[in-house]
Amino acid sequence: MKIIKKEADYAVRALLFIAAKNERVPASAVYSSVKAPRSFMRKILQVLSREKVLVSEKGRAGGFRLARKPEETSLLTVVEAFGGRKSRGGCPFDGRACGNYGFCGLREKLGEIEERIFEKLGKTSLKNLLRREDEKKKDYKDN
Amino acid sequence: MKIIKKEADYAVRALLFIAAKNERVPASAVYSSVKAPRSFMRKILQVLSREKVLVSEKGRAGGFRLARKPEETSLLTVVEAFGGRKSRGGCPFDGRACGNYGFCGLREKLGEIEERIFEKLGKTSLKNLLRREDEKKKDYKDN
DNA sequence: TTTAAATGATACCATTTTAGTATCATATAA
DNA sequence: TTATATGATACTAAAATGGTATCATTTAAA
Ligand code: FES
Ligand code: FES
Repeated sequence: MKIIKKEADYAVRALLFIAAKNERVPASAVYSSVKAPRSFMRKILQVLSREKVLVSEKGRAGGFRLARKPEETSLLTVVEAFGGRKSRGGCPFDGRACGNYGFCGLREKLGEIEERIFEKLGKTSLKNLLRREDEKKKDYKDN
Repeated sequence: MKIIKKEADYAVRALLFIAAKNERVPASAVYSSVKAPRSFMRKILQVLSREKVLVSEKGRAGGFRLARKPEETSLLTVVEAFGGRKSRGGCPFDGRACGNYGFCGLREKLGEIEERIFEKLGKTSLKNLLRREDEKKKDYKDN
């Protein structure tokens, strides 16, 4: 299992785009801005909607908006929405295959590393990312 | 790209096995102990050999031994031998697709996380793993 | 000097995962 | 009533991973 799939990635960029505007945005606007394939992006938005990261409204003049403030949605939420964070515990064999299970130092170590990753992802919010990008753009102008 | 493939994993267990004995070990001994498929494990050992993690001797009574002391081979070395650590810089699109490249907060964040992972892997040696397992086994006996 | 036991190189196939497409149903405002 | 949305879902394509099989070469011992 990849930790970050392309889906999750498109998802983040879509969320950032939606966060920047703060009105309902139709899928069409999203995929033309984020440059993701139309159908793929539609599916992604639907997932985010099901997972309560986005709120959708149907019908003409419908579209998507953030369900929460940008500081309240983390990368971890997004990654998990797309099935990241399986295979927990660090053992790539799911406990099978390495006869050594109970004493397996590798498993333990990898487990620790995984934890770190999820921790980091959990602490990074959409707001963080937006802020970062703004700062960089600002720095750029200042030069 | 998965960070840790099954290949890398079998590799680590194979290395631990070889480290524990300290004489030349033939592939056959390795795959019966580690319980990996015969051909697959042979291929893995060959890679480790090419990458100078193992040293091999051909011919009857040949086999593999560690090229360095167990404290001098890190998990990172092994992971890299099997093609982990591609897609550097955190951008899952390789810089394409996210029009935003220069200002991309996501890329930056993911890059940081990657760095951490590699750092941890780099700091974990075969010796570390061996020690861990020994300690656990000892604890177990003590109870 | 032949043979058995080993690694080296490589090409190939199978399975699983990820990426992407297409279609139809339903809702809703103009 | 029609144009523009999303919802659900089934399907296909491409890529990555996991695994197999074969043949060549080396080496020690019978
Ligand atoms: S690798 Fe899974 S228990 Fe050791
Ligand atoms: S995700 Fe690649 S540059 Fe933004």
